[in-house]
Amino acid sequence: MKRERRRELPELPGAEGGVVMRFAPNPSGPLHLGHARAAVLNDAYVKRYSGTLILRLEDTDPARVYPPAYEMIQEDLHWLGVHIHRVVVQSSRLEIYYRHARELIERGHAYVCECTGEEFQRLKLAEQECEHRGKSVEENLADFERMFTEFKEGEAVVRLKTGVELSDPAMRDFPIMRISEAKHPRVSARVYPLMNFAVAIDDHLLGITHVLRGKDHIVNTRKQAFVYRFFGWPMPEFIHYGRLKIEGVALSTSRIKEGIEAGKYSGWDDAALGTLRALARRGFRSEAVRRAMLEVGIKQSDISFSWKNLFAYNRELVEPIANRYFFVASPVEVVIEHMPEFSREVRLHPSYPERGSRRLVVKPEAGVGRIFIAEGDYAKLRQGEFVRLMEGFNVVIQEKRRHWMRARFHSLELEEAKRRRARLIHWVPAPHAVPVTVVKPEGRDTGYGEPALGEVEPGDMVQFERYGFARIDEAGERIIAYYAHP
RNA sequence: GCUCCGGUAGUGUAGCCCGGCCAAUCAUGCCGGCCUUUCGAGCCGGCGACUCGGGUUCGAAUCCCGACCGGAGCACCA
Repeated sequence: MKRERRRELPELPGAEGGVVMRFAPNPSGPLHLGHARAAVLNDAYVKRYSGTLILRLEDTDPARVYPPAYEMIQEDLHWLGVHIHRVVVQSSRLEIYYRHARELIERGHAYVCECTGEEFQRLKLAEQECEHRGKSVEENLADFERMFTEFKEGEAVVRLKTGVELSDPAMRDFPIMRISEAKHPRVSARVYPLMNFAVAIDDHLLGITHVLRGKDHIVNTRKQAFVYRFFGWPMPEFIHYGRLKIEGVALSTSRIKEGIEAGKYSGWDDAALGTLRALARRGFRSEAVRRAMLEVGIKQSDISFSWKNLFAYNRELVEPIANRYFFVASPVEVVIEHMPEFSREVRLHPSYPERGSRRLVVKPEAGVGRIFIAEGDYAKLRQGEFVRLMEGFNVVIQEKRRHWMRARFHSLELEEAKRRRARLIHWVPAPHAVPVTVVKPEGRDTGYGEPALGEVEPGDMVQFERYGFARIDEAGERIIAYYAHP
């Protein structure tokens, strides 16, 4: 038995008084591996300290909202085992942001700026104030109201008076409110807070004690600090973890969406994607994903995500439940001469005889049996070679031709094959072979599976011997399996 | 370019704040053995790292400086 040795994450500073944390994705699509880190880590800390986890949907950019995502994100979190105590949607809180923006204007900390982006950038880089900065509070208040009625998108923003001489140009009078005329799926509005404003206000109002997020937000944290300062609010504890480089799968939500529309991907759970639903479809267990994320931790240095580690964690979970079957990819026919009748019961799982067995049968016609082997094995075999057909019998290759082989039955005993150090390969009896397609991130393998595959059901996890673990996606006359890992 | 971070085995991680018990932890990977009708699993054994150079100190993975390497941000996105 394997016990779960879970390394503890480092303590959160100042967690004694309880923790309130949040997971704050943009509802632009379902969750992927990158989100899983933030979700799992926040969840793990909240559970450790018996705190509260808030899901905050940050939909203040109407152009980037994908309406189904509101639901999908919650489904994904449920799958991940992340427990959400409260859900907050920013588009329902616009009045709160407006009120705080007015307050900042009244206190002289913000102003309505009509510069174009380029104009302001030029002035900013020259450490010069723009003409709108010196307006009176009354003028600013009036101009703010004009943002709701008169100004068009891009014509005015509210800027925070942080100072134009700040050493980091990014900090200089950054904007906190803007106009967007894109249609929002949930509300009808045209003035929206920018992320750094909405986040700071919400984090404070929701009583967030610890913010755990990627280091791409470090600059945002500094910007948000200005908002806290102007309101006189205490800052939560901020922790930034490093970038997680994930290779081999598509992660960018916007690019995935384009790919789906262009027919490049079958959907959000296409095997080539790094979305959680794609991993689930391939048979990954959420516990394996959680463990991988916990293992990765909260260090600030950048790391490469290791698929091998995830595979190993998942294999540990899935190996005991996955029944064994033979599947030959790109089948090559082998005719076996002098073949006797053959029939054998083979365990579905070598460690669990009680789970039952499947039957491998070769019924020769006129002394000739027919089977399939995988093209990869065919390529390696040489004429005259003695080879063991796993769970079956031994044959000697007589003749190797283009995509076809002739062999002769030799013997039944495994000992004979061991003594000769023969190659052991898997195979499928040709009659009643079941067509199987295995969908992999890189493409798909087609071939045949053994007749017993007729009994599997969608959702079953199987191990195709010498091939890898896969999840049955469609069962029946023909099988479609999604490949997980070796 | 500017601002700011970070660098422990193939990968991830512990240790670094509070120098010695660190010839450096754990997982994964790889190699070998046992077991096993393959793969996998299990058990046993092994491989493998403190980026480099100075400094402080009796003593540095741990503190300081520099170099090198890597990364983030510099949006009217989040």
